[in-house]
Amino acid sequence: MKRYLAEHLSSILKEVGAGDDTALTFEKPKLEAHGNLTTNVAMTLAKSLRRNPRQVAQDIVSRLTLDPTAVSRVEIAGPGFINFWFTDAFTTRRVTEILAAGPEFGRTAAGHGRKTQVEYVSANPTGPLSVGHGRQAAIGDTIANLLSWTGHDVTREYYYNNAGRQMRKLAESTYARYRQLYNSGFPFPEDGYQGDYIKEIAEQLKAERGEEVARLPLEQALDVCKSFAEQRLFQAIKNVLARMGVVHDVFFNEDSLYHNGEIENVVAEFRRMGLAYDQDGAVWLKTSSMGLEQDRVIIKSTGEPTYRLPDIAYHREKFRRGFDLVVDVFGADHIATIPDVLAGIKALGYDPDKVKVVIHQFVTLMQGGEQVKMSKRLATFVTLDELIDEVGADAVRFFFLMRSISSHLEFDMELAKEQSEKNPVYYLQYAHARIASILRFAEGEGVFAGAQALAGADTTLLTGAAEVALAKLLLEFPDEVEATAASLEPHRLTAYLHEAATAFHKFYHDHRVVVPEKDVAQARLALCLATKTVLANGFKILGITAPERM
RNA sequence: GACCCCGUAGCUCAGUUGGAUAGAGCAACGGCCUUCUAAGCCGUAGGUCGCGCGUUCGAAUCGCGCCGGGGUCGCCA
Repeated sequence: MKRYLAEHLSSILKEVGAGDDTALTFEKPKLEAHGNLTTNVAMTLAKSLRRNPRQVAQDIVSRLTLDPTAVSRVEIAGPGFINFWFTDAFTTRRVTEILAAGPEFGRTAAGHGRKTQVEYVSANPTGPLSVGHGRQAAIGDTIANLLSWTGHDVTREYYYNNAGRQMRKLAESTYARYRQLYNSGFPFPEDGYQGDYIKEIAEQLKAERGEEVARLPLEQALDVCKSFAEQRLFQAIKNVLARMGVVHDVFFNEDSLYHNGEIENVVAEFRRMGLAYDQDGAVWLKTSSMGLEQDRVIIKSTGEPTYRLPDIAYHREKFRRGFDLVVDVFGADHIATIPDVLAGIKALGYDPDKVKVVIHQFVTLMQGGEQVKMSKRLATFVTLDELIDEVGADAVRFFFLMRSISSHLEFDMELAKEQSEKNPVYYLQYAHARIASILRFAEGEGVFAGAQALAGADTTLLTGAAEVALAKLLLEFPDEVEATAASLEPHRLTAYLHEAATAFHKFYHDHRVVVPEKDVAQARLALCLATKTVLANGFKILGITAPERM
């Protein structure tokens, strides 16, 4: 619809004296009384032309000739809006397009096959995933889905570090718990990982290797513990992600950047450009000359790099692998690292604008109207696994996606658990199940035999207000997917699908589907199937299931 | 102290990148099931968009200054 109007308007705009850079945009007015689509182009033009906006609008409209079977009315309103009304038939006759596209409806080519990477979760294998990781997993995976649906060539990536101090601590903790199984007096490291999961891993180690590991020299034993714990923890991480439908294409090991010399390489490059220098036994990056407040250490006086250096090397690696667009999904606690990394890759000659950093705020778990305090020490720590056990994977994913990324998310566990109309997940899924039920009924009555049989349905027979409104909304789905993908804000899609479900429930309430008039029944079945298609495709992007019955 | 996010109905949150009379869900109140799923629909009530200046045809949205909540500021990641 937008395309149709844009084609007709663009030539007229030039006649009226608009420059080539004039932005022609259409919006869906909030009020129905303002038409189906509106443009403020006359108002934006008025400024540059130094003319009265209503006169400009009048000028445009008088030159406009539109197909009367598509556009029923054009009006100039308010300060200079041009409002358009479409005929109902223009909308309803397109319903069969949705059926024809089926599971592909909503896919677009907006991304032009751009090679795109989405990095998310990226937790080191030192413990089970938290609720916060869960939000990140849902957001990252859904963004990846959105980009894929809009024609990007997407790689889903998980970056991790299995070396360094944290992993050393993991090894020591595991070793201590293992030794304690034979000697309860064996000392546990001061700053070790307290969680019970370490004890479980130690027991598994004992079950597989017996006392053998205790007899090894310490360093060797720690190595065994480390790789054993890492392997177990990674398995657990992958399992819980799989429960949420999250599967990564690539697990990128930070260590590989050391082995292939990339880390040294980046340092050498910085030195060559005069952007790195030695001071107090450490190597500093001249971030102050890159527009940042102060210089930062990239190699400690101990010889170990700080996190910045591998992060920069990793991002350069992303560019080298040919990604045109890189989306990094991080929690709010990582916000401080971003400017350094972006400045670093810019200094290395890459375009930091190709990196989109999505920072999500924290999750607060609410139970019985009270905040669940999260503390690793006090063992009140709720893992992602436990949350899924408690409320189910669909609710977890949907709740994590329901709010804008920059908002703190209050997760009401009672609500998520509730199997009722109060729960937004069920509201959406119920619409889908309800349609499935209608189709089953129609099949039993012998009036429905699959999508193919509806291809010839005369959907212009859908003339009721609720029917037209639903059809209109369904046809907006591809635009909605595109807009959501462009904004990297998945919650927009949850809101749209809620609207679609509401429009369907209203239609269902107003009209009986399986009616004696065969052609009307076919048209309504087509509308039902189109709704089911949009909901199912939307659920697929969000990563929740589309139940046939509830 | 500096920087980032948030502040909108009793509660949880939207608000299409500056548009027309600020919306949804829940909670409250009142209606609608012998008919394809009532896990649904319809209606009523509920607002100083934190506060104050400014920018312009026009501000919840942009700028500046306050107030409040959360987060980050290491040779930790």
